[in-house]
Amino acid sequence: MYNSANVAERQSQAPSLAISTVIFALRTDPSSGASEIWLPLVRRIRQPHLGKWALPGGPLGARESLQDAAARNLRETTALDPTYLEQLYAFGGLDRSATQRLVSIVYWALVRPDQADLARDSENVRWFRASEAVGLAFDHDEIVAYALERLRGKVTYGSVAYHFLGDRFTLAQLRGVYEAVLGKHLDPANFRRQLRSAQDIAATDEVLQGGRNRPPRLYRYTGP
Amino acid sequence: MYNSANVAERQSQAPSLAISTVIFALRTDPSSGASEIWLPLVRRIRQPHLGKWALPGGPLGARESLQDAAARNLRETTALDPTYLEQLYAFGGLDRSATQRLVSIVYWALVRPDQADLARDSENVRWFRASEAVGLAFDHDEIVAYALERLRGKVTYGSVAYHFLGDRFTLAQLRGVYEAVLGKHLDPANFRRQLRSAQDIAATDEVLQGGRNRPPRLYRYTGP
DNA sequence: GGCCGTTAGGGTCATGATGACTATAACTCA
DNA sequence: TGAGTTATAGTCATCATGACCCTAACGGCC
Repeated sequence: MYNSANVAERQSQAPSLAISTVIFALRTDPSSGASEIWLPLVRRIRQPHLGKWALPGGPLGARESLQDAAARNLRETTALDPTYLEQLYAFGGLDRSATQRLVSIVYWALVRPDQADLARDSENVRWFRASEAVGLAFDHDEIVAYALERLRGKVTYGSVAYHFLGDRFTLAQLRGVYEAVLGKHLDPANFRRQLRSAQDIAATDEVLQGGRNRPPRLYRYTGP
Repeated sequence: MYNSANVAERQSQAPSLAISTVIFALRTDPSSGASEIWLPLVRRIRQPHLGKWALPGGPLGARESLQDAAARNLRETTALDPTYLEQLYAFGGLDRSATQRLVSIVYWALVRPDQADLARDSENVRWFRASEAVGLAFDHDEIVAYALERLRGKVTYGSVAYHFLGDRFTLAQLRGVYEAVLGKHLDPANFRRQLRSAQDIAATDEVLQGGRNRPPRLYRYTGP
């Protein structure tokens, strides 16, 4: 059957390939001062799932790499450059889309938003708290959950947390990232001890002035 | 080549999608008794890279999931069922194949070979020591290296080593898996102590008779 | 100016995991 | 019967971790 199919049939049988990107940014709650994870979603402007919110994405260009396509998704959605971008997973279940067989290679990214840009929602792009990004189009609920899992893993294990922050940061800010991602309180003293033994972080000779309390020292990420 | 320029253009623009699988099995060196990692490769019977060795793979069927396609690769190549099968990575660089734009979603698998099957090479399928699988077609050298990296990670961290072995195994056999994967010697006593605290392993009341030395106890994997 | 609340940043202590090592048990083979 | 080999248990120093305490340094308030 496969061999005898003509070109048109083969065309309709070949699964379509798309690239999508889960974009995470950190936002500080104005009232509590705690950090939270946010992500931008785009509104579907065609069937299926018209009107629902979905991950930014689209077809893979003929002359762009997978990662370039993900970065393009990101620029077109947020007008920001990623500070971290990594492949998440390829989703290819048979029932992902009712209208066609669709394989999505999904990336996840961290961006460092100016607060202004994060607020600049448009008609078809809106930022959501990660915990409130549910009821999305296709299987994007699962994809977001999986991306959050990966984020948690990378934060506990490694060196991703820095990419949420600017080039100078206090240990309290960094701890805020950990707490937002892992969803639990961390002892400040123990956190400090652990990060002193981390290789890719260095103290600067500056401190952050203007706070209410003792001015904290600023640190710098020296890794890749 | 195609009956319509329109289709031909679209065809040349849309990247082709293929599934490939890196299949690992354990083999015991007859002289030293040490365990080694082997994998099967297939000979290219068409251009490009005609005659070179490559990972088993092929196009994604219209009605099969990504994982099903990988399992089919595996059956067709080795006539074995996987004891472990996981997505590795999607490779989609622009220069992977000289003749077409090709995106490969690669899986990696562990199989538990009867020694007989592992030896049964054919004209176009041959098993190689992982360390000697170099000079492959396309970017498959890199893919194998990446799969070995992932295998090492999963073994150190978790619960994959069991899937190389049968349903009953001695701790020495399990230690052999770790040593083959990690490429270093492990202290037998410390290894034993660590695995006693692992959840998904249980001692049976049987021992393995017939060896040269004190008969070792047999263990059982109780995890997923 | 002096006290207070808060965060920064340094330390202690018990606990648990880890690596190096020793000792004994149980088998085969010469 | 003893030598060689592996199985299995235990010991000890070291290191990372979590819980906790203490002092330093700021702003705000009286």
